[in-house]
Formats: sequence, C-alpha cells, structure tokens
Amino acid sequence: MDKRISSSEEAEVRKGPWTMEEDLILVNYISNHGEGVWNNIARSAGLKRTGKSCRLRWLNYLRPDVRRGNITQEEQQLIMELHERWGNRWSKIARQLPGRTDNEIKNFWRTRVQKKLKHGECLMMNNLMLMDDEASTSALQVNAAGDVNGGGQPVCNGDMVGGDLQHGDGMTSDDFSTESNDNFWSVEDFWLLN
DNA sequence: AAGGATGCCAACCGCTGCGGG
DNA sequence: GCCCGCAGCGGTTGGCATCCT
Repeated sequence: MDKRISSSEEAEVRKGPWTMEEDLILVNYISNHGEGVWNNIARSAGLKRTGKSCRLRWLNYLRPDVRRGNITQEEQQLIMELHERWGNRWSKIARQLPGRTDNEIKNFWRTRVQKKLKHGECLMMNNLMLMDDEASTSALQVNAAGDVNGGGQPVCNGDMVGGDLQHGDGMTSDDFSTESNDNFWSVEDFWLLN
C-alpha cells in the first residue's frame, strides 16, 4: 500500500453528519449531471466524502422521492408480511414500499418491531415457563426462528396499533414537518432551492 | 429541576457479487 | 481465469431527543 497517498487521502475524507452545504452541493451536482459513479461524483462535486457516503446520503435522505415520517399502518402490515416471507432482505422489502429506504425499514424493524417481539416473547416465555420448563425453551426457539410467525405477529400488531400507531395516525402531516426539524432540513426545501 | 435510562435515527463498516480490463 | 474497482446490502454504532424517576 502507498502510505503517502492513503494517509493524505484519509486526512481529506470527511465523516460524520452531513452539513447543509454538503447536501446542497450533492443535490446540485446530481440534478445537473445525474447519478453516475459515486466516487467520481464525490470527487467532481468537490465533496470530501467517499462515494459510498454520498450514495447513502442521496438514497436515504436527499432523493426527491424519499418519503419521511411515520410508517403507516398499511406499511407496517406490509413490512411484517414481507419480512415473514423474505427475512432481513431490507432492500427487497424497501422496493415494495415506494419512497421508503432499506435503512428506514431496517431501523423501524430493529427499534420497534423487534422490541415488541422481544416483549411478546418474554410474556410468552413467562406463560410457558409457568406451564412447563422444557416446553418453554422449544417454543421459544420456534418463535425466534420464525420471527413474526405465530405468536409473534398478533402481539406485535396489537401492540403497535396501541402504541406507535396512535402516534402515527395522529401525527401524519404534522409529524412530517417536525420530523425534519432541528439540525436537519426538509428535503423539499432543497428542491425548492434548486 | 436534574440526572439517568431509553428510544430513535443517521451514518459508518465490512462483506459480497458483478462487470470490465 | 484472475484481478480490481464499484455498487449494493445488512449489521452495528454513536449521538441526539425524549421520557422517567
């Protein structure tokens, strides 16, 4: 390896949260030149980011068709079904949900669904342990392996409807605006700016 | 009101597959 | 057939926000 090059390049590469300026540069560049080889985009646009990082930022945040905000009940249902069918194929699942990114779905699954499932599993385990020690372990294995199958899904769905969805339903448009607040800015602003 | 715990999300990292030279 | 570079994917982490005690 050429240490000279790698060290100087490393010093150039920026990491961490994207600034508004960087976002603007990337959006402008892509709207002018279109998508292409990401490493070239990063270089040509004058961004001190890796192509990988640019791609991720574009796909997950800056794309004009990206939908942000709460996952709707229909989407949750669909995610459940697709996950049951395909497992952790997030990109595949995301393609069935227009405007949603694999990252978003993955995060959604990990933070909410999985925890609900875990909770459901705990409740289930408690019940089973009351019934029979041996049976509880085997039942748990089946549940864990089958993910949202069987016992998982009802618990999850019911819980979600009671918990997250009362958020989601009541907040849809409102939440969209607050979602992109703080140090982040609405993507629509970008496209308006452009 | 303050501090700690928890949840959520953006971004990074490492691996894999694919296409071109 | 092999090597290299790139894109895409899934897992993981860090930091901020919110909630709870």
